[in-house]
Amino acid sequence: MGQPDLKLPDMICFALYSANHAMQRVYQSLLARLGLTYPQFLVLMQLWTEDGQTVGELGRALQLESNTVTPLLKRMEGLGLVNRARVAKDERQVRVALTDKGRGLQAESDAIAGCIFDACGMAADELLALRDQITGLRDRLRAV
Amino acid sequence: MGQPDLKLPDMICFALYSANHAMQRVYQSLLARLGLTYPQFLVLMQLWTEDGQTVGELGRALQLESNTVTPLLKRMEGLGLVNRARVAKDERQVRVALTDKGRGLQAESDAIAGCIFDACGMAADELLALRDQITGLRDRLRAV
DNA sequence: CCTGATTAAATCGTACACGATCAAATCGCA
DNA sequence: TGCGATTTGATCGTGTACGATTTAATCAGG
Repeated sequence: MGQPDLKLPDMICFALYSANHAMQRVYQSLLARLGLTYPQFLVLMQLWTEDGQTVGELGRALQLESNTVTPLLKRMEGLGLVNRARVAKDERQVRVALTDKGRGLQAESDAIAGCIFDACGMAADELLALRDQITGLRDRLRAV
Repeated sequence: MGQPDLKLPDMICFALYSANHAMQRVYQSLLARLGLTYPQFLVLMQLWTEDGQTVGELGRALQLESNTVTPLLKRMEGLGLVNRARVAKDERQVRVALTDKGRGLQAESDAIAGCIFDACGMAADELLALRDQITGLRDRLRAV
């Protein structure tokens, strides 16, 4: 039961909170010249893997609700990165498809991934092990 | 150099992003009945350690800029959790002091820390080791 | 003592993130 | 077949985050 009275810098929650912000800042400096925000880049990552996912599928992949994803996708549509269209078979669903512009940005993504890897400053195998630890923690937290 | 074309679930950035959100959701469910948000709780944590910090000191502790901290503290002042006052020696600075109400909430924080620890579902020493790994990564990212 | 540089907060605009709720489409079962 | 339950996105309000800028106070060199 419980870790008593740790201070802020000692808490796992603050480690995640501040590390996530630090990561976003590094990405943002690289994404700025593409005119992308960090969540927009994550959406593109997911669509590059599989184009034409529905809003719900994207939300499950990003672990976000429709009240976050819908405005995000509308802004991306406004930027000409994606198209949104109701699915004929089931009019409740909306399919999101990459435009040429959205697809074209994938070319830049390898260079960005390389910069991020370098910025992490650790060996690839260590980084993958850390990722698995964090992912495991996340999945246990989600199961609460 | 770099890690070529990983998919979203494989990326360290998404691990941090989604784990941070998962952590915030667990906290939020515990903080809701105290009427606190997660960042507000982090500010209280910091003030419980040392009351009467300036806006700048709080910002450095939370790794946030004044444009985030100032509105956050104003809301907390509106909730009666803290007081804000200019420092006499240097009128540029604003000192933030806990009210009785803000101090009183510390009593609940141990129970919350216990719930979080349980939700993490891992041994204390493993959790501390993971925290150190994440903190180390964060500090390298901040040094970029 | 004065003035330009620096520092500390605050302000403004934009973009997430989420709880709560809603409207429309589809499903399921009597 | 018909109608209540479920599913899917969207909407609304509040609260972070942050880049860019602003204001006021302090500092530093002449």
